[in-house]
Amino acid sequence: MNMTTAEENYLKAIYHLSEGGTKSVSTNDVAAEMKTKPASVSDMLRKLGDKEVIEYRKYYGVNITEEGKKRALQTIRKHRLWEVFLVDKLQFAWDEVHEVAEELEHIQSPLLIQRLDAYLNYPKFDPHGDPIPDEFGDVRARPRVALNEMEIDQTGQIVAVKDSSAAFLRYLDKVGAYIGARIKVLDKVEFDGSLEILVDQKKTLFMSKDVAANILVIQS
Amino acid sequence: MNMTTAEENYLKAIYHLSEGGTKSVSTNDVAAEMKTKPASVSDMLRKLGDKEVIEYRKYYGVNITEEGKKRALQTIRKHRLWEVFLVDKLQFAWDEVHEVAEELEHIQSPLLIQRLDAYLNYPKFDPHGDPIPDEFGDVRARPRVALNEMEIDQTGQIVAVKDSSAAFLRYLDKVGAYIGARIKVLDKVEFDGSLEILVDQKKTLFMSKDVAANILVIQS
DNA sequence: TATTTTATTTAGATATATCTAAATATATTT
DNA sequence: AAATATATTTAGATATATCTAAATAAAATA
Ligand SMILES: [Mn+2]
Ligand SMILES: [Mn+2]
Ligand SMILES: [Mn+2]
Ligand SMILES: [Mn+2]
Repeated sequence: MNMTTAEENYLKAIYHLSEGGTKSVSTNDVAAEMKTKPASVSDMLRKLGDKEVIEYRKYYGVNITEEGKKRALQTIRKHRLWEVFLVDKLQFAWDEVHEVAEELEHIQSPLLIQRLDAYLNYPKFDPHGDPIPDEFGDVRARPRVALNEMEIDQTGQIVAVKDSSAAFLRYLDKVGAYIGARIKVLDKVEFDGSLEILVDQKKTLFMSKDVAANILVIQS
Repeated sequence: MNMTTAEENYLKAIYHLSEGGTKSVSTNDVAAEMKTKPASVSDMLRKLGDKEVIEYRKYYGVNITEEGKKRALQTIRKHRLWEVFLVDKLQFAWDEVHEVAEELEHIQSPLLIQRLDAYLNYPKFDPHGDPIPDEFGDVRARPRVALNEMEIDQTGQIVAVKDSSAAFLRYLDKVGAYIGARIKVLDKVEFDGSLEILVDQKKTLFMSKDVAANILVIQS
């Protein structure tokens, strides 16, 4: 059973909104995520329900099925492998890859993805620090904490961002934060929750609580 | 002015059928090439005519415009660069790349193609020996050589005949040589200059020096 | 609980890309 | 030149993916 590009995009959105299939998702949430109207979403949900990749009860939102989860993870796998390709091989900046990967993820060729994976040396994480599911859809996630929740003197490594908009990524580049950076919390201002961070044992930078909340860290 | 994937595929087909824009093309020829019905083609020709990438006169076929040629060549450039990528980097066989390239050629990202070109070291020919247009649509055609002048083990593609008499063309038809055929010189007899040729990786045929002298090949 | 607000669905429209069958224009043959 | 054959277009249908506006169901509030 083949899916169109639109169906794959919707299913991926539902997977993300449901936080990996653990929550049910409303029509309006999908419409916001997909930047379409709720009426269009209702139509698409009926179609995805017919294909049994989601369970759809009118007026009560949707839950993704096991089959749907498997398919969403395949699309996510392709998206993230292409992102690695663009950054590692074609010297794209990490904030330039998302749009293109959004198209490349729909290319239909299992052989292509298998070969690409090998060519990239079986990467486990994409340029934004997000894990790449294996061909069976298995993901090895690292426990991550938002930077704003860390305490003074705690250390760790930036592994992902919650907001991967180009604007946010460019801001991080500018201040010198990046995936893989070793950080230490030097100070936290109680008044507004802003932080002072040491990056790579040499550079100090200040950031608001809002920014820190969008940076994910594995602690060390 | 953006074009859909379907429009790009039709335009590319028209470009090829018109032999680079030199001939006009009939509705039925396009339908055969695209494996669609003439009625569908009529619809699409009207649309492409409105976009001024072809000149369309009802009942008299189409001619591609300069703008159309430029766009077709960009799609062809992308197709062939992706084919090089698949063969050179991902170890695809030459006969496995076409379908995937047919999808990849529609990815919209000038940066991607510019970087891919550099990454592949600015290749001038694709895995089938076809020339890759540069970013301005310029194609450096390879010099043609008469088949009798080729050496053993050299390969190429039949692109033209010197003698286009009906008798000669009938003879070529009969033995299975034709414009576009991929050939390889298997053997050359010193005594009379006759050749043993492999056609399309499968069929062997013998021809006299006189016949070979009338067949033009671009080498690959 | 009745009313109001919000969320969601349905109805009907537009746009793309395809098809089959019928109509018609052009080309070929007698 | 008329008849026939072929090529092409048009008309009307189906499928996908979107929209706006109206209808309606569910949730929140009074
Ligand atoms: Mn996508
Ligand atoms: Mn990513
Ligand atoms: Mn194509
Ligand atoms: Mn090729």
